[in-house]
Amino acid sequence: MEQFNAMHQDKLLVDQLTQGWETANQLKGHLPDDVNSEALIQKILSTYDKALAMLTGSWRAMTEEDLTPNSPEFGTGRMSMGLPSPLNHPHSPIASTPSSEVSNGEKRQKNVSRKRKISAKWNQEVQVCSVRQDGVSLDDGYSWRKYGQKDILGATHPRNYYRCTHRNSRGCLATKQVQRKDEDPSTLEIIYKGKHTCSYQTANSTSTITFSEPEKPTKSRKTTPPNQEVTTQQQTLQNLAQGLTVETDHSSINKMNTNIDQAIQGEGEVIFHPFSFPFTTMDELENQQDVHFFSDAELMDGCSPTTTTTSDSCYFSSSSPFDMISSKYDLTNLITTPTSAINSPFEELDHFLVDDDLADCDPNIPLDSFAYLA
DNA sequence: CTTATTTGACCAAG
DNA sequence: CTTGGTCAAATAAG
Repeated sequence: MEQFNAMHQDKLLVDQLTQGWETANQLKGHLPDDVNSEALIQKILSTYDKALAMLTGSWRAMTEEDLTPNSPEFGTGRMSMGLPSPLNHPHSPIASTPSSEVSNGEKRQKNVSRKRKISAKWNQEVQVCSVRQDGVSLDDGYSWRKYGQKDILGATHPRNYYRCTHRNSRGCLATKQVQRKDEDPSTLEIIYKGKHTCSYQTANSTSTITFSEPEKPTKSRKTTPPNQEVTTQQQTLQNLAQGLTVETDHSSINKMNTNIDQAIQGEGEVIFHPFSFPFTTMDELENQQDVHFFSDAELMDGCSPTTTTTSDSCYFSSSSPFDMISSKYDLTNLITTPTSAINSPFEELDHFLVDDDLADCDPNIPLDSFAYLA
């Protein structure tokens, strides 16, 4: 319990520091374009970075001691990467048996249960993440098919429901829910449920996630040629990938954001680009020190720090990268950004936030390339 | 033609 | 009753 409190406190600290960082970063945009101001702001940001790095580092150390070594299986749990990002709050992932897919073309029988029963079986395989979407692309390597959209009470944006395209052909029961966050519309909350059993990933696939705003009549789908919107980002990221010395000024960042905004708001469509995670094994991944995994147990019990593990979640290792996402940092900061996870078992344990800009990076860039330099 | 998305309806849980 | 998750017919796109 003491440990819990301590960790909770750490989490609050992280939140506060993150806010500070963000505020400072915003301030940066308002300051005159003068070298001194810039230097000062950078120093402030740097201070936040260090504090965050120290905090999250300690948190990690703490939780990792308590890892449950034998977590059952991969593909479960939550992953977190990319720091400073406010933690999120989740849901209670409970899912149950996806009861038989209604295969008879007929009208469903009255008693066919459709929904909540599906929960039980899946509660071990829920991942939740929040994705900063500005300037980002993402693709988790799987192909998804949208099967529903719901307006959620109290939420401005509808929730979109996707299932694996291979549900029928291979019985893959993985699903995900994607919802734009109210507080920050550029952030998507993605909840993964179920594990992919469709064994291979659609390499280089580009998944399209479509958000139709409720108020907007959606008669014509597909209005935008996908890849045009993000060309700038891709180039920028390619640069990043190639040289690791990125010249990123705010205009390019802003441009990236604008492009995405246009994609989101104008066309109601966001294209997630392929992104492959560079690691092939958990060890490899963990060695990067920037990624955290959470066990299902942790996910499920909602607040037990002692179940944190780094060994059981593995959408990554199964060749299929989880989407990486964006950061609150701009690319300029990326390289010296702490990317350690700040996932906290508190809150409700179901979210993680990833770095936006990072998401757009070439998958082959090891995360530690961006490691924070103390 | 096949495949994907939209969207109202259905259903279970609370 | 309300809410959220799912289904499936209609529709659009390729």
